[in-house]
Amino acid sequence: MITIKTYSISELSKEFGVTTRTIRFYEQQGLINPGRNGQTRIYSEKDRVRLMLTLRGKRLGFSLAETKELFDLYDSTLEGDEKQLKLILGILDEKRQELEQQLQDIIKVRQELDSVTDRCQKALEVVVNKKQKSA
Amino acid sequence: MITIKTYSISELSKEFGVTTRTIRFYEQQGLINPGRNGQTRIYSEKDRVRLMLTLRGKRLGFSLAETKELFDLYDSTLEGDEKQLKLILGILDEKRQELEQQLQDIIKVRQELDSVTDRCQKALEVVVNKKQKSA
DNA sequence: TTTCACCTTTACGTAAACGTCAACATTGGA
DNA sequence: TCCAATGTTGACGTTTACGTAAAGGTGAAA
Repeated sequence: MITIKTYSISELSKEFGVTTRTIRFYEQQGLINPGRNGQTRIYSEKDRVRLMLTLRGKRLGFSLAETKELFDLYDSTLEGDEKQLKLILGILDEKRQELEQQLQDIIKVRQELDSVTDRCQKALEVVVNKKQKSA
Repeated sequence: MITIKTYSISELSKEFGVTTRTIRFYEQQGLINPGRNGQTRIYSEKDRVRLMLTLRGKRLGFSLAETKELFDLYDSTLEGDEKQLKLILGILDEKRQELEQQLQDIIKVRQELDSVTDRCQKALEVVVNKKQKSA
């Protein structure tokens, strides 16, 4: 007999630092699909992973609809016909380009942050020097 | 006599692919600060850069309020006292950590995309092989 | 002079992603 | 047995980032 690990909504809520409302909302949007025990939701490992991926997507500015699209694509890879599969490959490529753009953006913003930090540290030195002089 | 390059709202709109409504909205939120000729807005190079930075921030999921905070920090670096400067340095550090997280996220999502692409390509091969056989 | 093209302000509308009650079920302890 | 914790389904509220008219000013070209 095998037992499969499951989770309650509050467990997931605590693990990922989101409210239960959020988790139910994601279900409503078709991002996760928990089973039921009576009317109580039971989350599988797959649900947990999808929640994790959804939140990761969020940190990258993906909308829930976009993330759902990716999930749907993933689920359909095993059953699609040629045309469908080529379409999916195209969409995946677009997403990759988007990520590439974001990577470039991150690099630039990081440079800007460094530059401001530098400027800030120099201003700080000036202030501190003045203080020492006056002491 | 020196002339400084300026821009109209529609010029910027075209250059960055956003509506004039968006640009005016950013002004209302304090992100840019164009001069006026009569009641017509005149955008300086500084405005143009800030628009660019704002849009870059957007692509990384920064809210307009966050981006404005960074602009305000930048502007205050030259006049702050010691306490203020140290506070700014702290905030800059937080932002850097956020970016670091995003970078990790991008790497993971990219891996996932690659994995799905792989799976998709293999499914495609199977379909194509079948087609050849039946021909 | 009228017709464009382009600019303005004011203001209501909207989609996304939840927050925040309300009202009720159920279940394991004191 | 009763209560506290945890769960449920509505349903309305809120913030962000604009979209979308409506109503009008302004300067150049025809």
